[in-house]
Amino acid sequence: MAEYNHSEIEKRWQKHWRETAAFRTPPAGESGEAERFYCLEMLPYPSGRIHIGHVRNYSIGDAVARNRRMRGYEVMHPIGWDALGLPAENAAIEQQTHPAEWTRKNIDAMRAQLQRLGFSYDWDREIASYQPEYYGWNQWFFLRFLENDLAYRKDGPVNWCPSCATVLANEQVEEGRCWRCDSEVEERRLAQWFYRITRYAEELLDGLDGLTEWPERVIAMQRNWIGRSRGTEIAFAIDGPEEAAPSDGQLRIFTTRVDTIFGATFMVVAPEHPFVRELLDGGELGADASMDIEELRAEVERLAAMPRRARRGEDIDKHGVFTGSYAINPFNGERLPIWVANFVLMDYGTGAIMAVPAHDERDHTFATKYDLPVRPVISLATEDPEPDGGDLPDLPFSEEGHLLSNCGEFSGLGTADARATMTAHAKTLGFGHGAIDYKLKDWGLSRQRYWGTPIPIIHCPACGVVPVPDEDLPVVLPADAPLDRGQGSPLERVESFVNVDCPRCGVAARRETDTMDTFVDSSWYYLRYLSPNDATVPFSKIEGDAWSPVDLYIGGVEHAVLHLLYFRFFCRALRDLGLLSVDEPTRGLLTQGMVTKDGAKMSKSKGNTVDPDEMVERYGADTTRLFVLFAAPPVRDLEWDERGVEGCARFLGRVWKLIEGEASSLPPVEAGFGDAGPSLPEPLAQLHRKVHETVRRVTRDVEERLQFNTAIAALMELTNACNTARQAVSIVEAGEHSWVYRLAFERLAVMLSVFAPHIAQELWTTLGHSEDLTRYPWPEYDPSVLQSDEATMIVQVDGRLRGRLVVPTDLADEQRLTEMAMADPVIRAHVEGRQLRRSIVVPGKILNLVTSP
RNA sequence: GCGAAAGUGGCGGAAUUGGCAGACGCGCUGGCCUUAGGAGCCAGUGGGCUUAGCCCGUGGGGGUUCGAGUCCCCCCUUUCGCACCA
Repeated sequence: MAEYNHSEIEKRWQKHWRETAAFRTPPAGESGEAERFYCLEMLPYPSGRIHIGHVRNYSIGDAVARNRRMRGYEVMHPIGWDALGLPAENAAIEQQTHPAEWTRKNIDAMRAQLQRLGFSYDWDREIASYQPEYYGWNQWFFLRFLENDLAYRKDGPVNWCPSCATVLANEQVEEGRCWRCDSEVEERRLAQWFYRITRYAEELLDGLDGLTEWPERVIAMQRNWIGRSRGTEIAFAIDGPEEAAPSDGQLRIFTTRVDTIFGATFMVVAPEHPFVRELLDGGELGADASMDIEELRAEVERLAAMPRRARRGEDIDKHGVFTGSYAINPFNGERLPIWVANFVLMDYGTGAIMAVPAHDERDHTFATKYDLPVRPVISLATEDPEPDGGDLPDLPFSEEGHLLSNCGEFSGLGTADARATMTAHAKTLGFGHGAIDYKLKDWGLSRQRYWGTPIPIIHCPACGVVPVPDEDLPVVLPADAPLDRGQGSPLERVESFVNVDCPRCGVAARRETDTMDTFVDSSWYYLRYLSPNDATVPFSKIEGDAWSPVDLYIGGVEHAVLHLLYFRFFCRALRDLGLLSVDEPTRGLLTQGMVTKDGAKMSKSKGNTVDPDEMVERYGADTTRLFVLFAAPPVRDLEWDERGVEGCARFLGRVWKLIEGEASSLPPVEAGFGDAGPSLPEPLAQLHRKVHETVRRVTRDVEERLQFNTAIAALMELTNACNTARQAVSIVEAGEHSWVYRLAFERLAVMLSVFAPHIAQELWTTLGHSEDLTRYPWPEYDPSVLQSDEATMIVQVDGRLRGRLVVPTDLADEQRLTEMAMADPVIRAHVEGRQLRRSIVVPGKILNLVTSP
């Protein structure tokens, strides 16, 4: 018997698959009416080496892809590289190389690693986003978005580091200082490009309901992120000094609780609110102001400077200052002081609120601190609401209830009713209307980085912002940009790139030097796999429609919001551009858990990483893949324990020994399988049943439940069952019945091939087959085999297990069964002295004798 | 605070969705084989007891049911995401 030499076997079959183009997927146009299955794994960032998390991700995807091929689907299973981004730029600076060079090297190394693992990718469709042939289409989409008002340029506040002369992302500002050079970060207004994802806010939210094959968790996170709240917008007239009144003399607020408006006792605006600037520019404060205008200016600046950063649990202190102006509550004509405070945010709602301290916790805290009046207008709901009746709840009270008698014509209404009625009232009288607000903001694209997609725009002194004409795409990233840290966007200093003639009027103009967020690349890559070499379109519509939506998308849960939201947005935008005919990019989503070691996420800094190469070297790709799937169900975190690998290695060793060692005793392939008649000796009949049961379990686990750990456990059981049967009736002894062994071995090899494809294929050959398992039909099981005519029923007395009964499977006669059970002395002893009241019969399974004393 | 999960042997994890709790694997114990074993094979392995059997046992407490890891109510713990969102 040959030794199990994994590295020789794996190399040989990988070569075979490559040479026979086993995993090539023909274009949809060529494959006609075939059933299609698109199995997609999140494309890796080429950071240098594959890590265990990748192995897990791709082993899951490969098991699914291989299973679907065997099921007769035309399977799309591609891979590529998310190759633009900051790490490459930083590494290039450190190592005095070029990001393209660094990236290419990493891709080559990682591709080799993936190939050693034997994943069934169609390598002819490989893409890399750093190639102009790829990112040029990012630019093409940008221009289409621009034409459709889905892309726009807007001035906005950004974090600016004066020493580095660059914009910093919010995450790069620590305690108001630059993470790199520690200088104080300034706020600047800078023109940035945005994608108008908010146009799809409603659709993206409603679409979540249709994503029935997505994890609840991801749905919840997206819902949360989009953050829809329905409420009312109300305009309060400003009552202040003439000069200070803003343009329209109105202060507009958004509230979800217009029913509490009679309890409003003051107003609060964000420090950045236009009203504040106009007030300060107006030069005069109201008569009641507690300070002069310069003092107020200083206070407002202080409030605005309070950083809005991540907080843990406790609220930050609320600070505010009275402006000296008032606003009129349109519902009761009351004059309310207008404050400026740090807890009101300019980028949500209208940047101004009515404060109802009796019914809002934040307003209550603020009112208490500054000694502002608190007036309850809502009390607990009762069946027969009586304004003023009953005890008032503790304040602040923000639950539902009914309105007290101090709410004019609305007194006595339930809060939900009141909101509808009062919103309608506001609309009729023209000072308000129903409104929906989202937390979702438009997608800021601009990055002051080199290693990204150049934004295809030219700034002309005469024409303004001019899009690069389609025929000039792609705008190629210049290879010779000066890369060094902290000097701003490198592209600004590449004269040959920046200086360009305006495509519209021909005068000297300047190129946009910002590049795109790399999330753009990953928002549509799954479509590029379908037409990877097409120079005329980003993807063919025929292919796009044939393969969309992706049937199963597999990746880490860390992308639950940003990537997966952009991904969904792009799909809808492409649909509206007429490029695609679906609403959602994927049907199924599997978010795999993290791989941890010593209880912590694997990371280079913690030094707890595991290099898959070592494991492949030592145990082989098959064992490595089998183990990452066996150790835990895909959605759970996986705690890495090297010792478990031994178990999987032993299992494959046992399978090898079983099939390789016994193949010569089996009947030939041509002899086929016999019929399992009554003459089949019991140990073989048992094995025969086990084979069918295993097919049933593995099929369900792989195709429906995506639970590969239990599928592999079932294959282990089948292997054990083969050995058990062998002890009773060896293959030679089985004689004419030895086809049962052939059946068991073949089914084992065929099903194993989706997890451990190399050894399975090798054993398949040993079993006398010449065909490739890649498209060999997935086995079916025969339910009738699982029906044994004898069953072991368990017998309970009052729900407790007391004995067993071997009976014909379909025997359901209560009387008869009870009599049989009572023949058992143990059971009789438990029923003795008690009255048998009734029996519960689950045919073939359970007899429960219920007694009373 | 809001939202989503999860809690089962020494460990990773099973349990056909209300029907034998602990499949499968790791680890551990004993045995066989071997010059040797960090190889292989066999057996055992939730806790306890007065051991043909019995009692206890799925985070805790109640409940529904002939029967609950599974369903309902309350509570505890852990993980993740969001968080001054008006």
